[in-house]
Amino acid sequence: MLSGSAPGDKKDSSFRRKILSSQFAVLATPEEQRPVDGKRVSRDPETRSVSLLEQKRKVVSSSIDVPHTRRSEEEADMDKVTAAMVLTSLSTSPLVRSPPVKVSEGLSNSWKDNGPAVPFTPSSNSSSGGYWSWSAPSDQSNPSTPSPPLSADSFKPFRVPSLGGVGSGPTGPEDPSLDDQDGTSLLFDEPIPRKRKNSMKVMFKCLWKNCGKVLSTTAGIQRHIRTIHLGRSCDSDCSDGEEDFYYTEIKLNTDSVADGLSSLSPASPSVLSPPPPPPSPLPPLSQPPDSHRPPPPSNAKEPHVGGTTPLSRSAPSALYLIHTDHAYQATAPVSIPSSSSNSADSASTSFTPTNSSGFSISWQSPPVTFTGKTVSPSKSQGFGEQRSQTISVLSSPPRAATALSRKVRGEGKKCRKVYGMENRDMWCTACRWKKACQRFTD
DNA sequence: AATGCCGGGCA
DNA sequence: TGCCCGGCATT
Repeated sequence: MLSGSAPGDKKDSSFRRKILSSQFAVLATPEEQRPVDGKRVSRDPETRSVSLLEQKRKVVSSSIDVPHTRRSEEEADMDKVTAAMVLTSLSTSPLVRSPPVKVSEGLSNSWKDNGPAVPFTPSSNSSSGGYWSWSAPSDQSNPSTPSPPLSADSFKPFRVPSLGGVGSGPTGPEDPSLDDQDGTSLLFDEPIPRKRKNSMKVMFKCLWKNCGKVLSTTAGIQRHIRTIHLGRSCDSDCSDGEEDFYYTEIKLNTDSVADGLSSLSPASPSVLSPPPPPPSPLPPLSQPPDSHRPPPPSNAKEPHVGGTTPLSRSAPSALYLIHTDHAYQATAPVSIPSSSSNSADSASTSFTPTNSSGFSISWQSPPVTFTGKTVSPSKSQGFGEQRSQTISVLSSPPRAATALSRKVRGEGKKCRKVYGMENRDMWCTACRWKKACQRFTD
């Protein structure tokens, strides 16, 4: 009684009751369907980016065979070329992975093409020697580049930044392998969690087989290599610079990680680019950057080719971090892409939709989102389970859970649209009550 | 702004 | 329990 029906009523309650009751009773099924989930999601833009962290990690290839001979200029050129390619590709790759979600549209395609199905997992095994071909990146346009076939392989070494995500968990398994080779691997695991401060320590690690000596100065490491491994006694002059090939710079920690997360997010797009430069593992040496790469290559498939190595690693680490965040983001992720650029990243995108249907997965796939997932897979399943992964992720963040709930609005027209406000009486009861439409369920 | 619906209030 | 509606998420 009280509520007055005054001015405010937009709708008339007047007619509604009568008609319906009689004729429509039929269609209206008095029950409410939606038992569960019912909550609305609120999204947060909080997390953003995680994607890029990669740069932070600079580790390098761990084990390298040492080529005793120095490369001729030709090789050098080759290396340069490769290096360039790698860099380019990498730069792109980031996009993929981090923004994956959002980007999914465009990129996703690419991904899929390459190895979409590739199940991430399996594919990786190949070890072809290709360094990389990832090409994924749409833009890259490298006609000449050979990437296609090899690509699969290449990923593996790199860790499948993007693919991994997609697929599943292949990555997981791989990680270990990489790590195994070197002790360096340790860095990855730990760093993420631990590293947070800015320590920025740079060390030089001897890559000579079975050596692994780490020194804090280039001079020291060079001397070590020269004397211990190359058997040269003369100090500096004698060297032809070959020592450079046998050691690598290692950065311990970096605040970059922290920064990366926060700052990166926005930049996601550019993400990659930035990382490489600053952190630059190679440059420090003073020697031609190229030199680094060469050594590894010589080995043939050694994963870690100099230049790539660092990146590859970074990628992984990034992933970890990312997925960590993902959890949070799970909620909002998806939305990001569409409108808000910065927050967008949240990979979680996939999640939201996923929700109720249980199978929306299909669309999730694109989400590279899974990058994050990549991680999880490694642990438990190999596949099929994005869902589970998702869950796990969600678990971390409380909010994520909620997100799932609200059902996605069906695209089909509902009573309101079909009959219009004028014919409100023709609506199903649920619609009249502003509940989920029972007549036109999706 | 229009829709679709959840979460609640009221009778 | 049936009706409604405030409000919020989405489109």
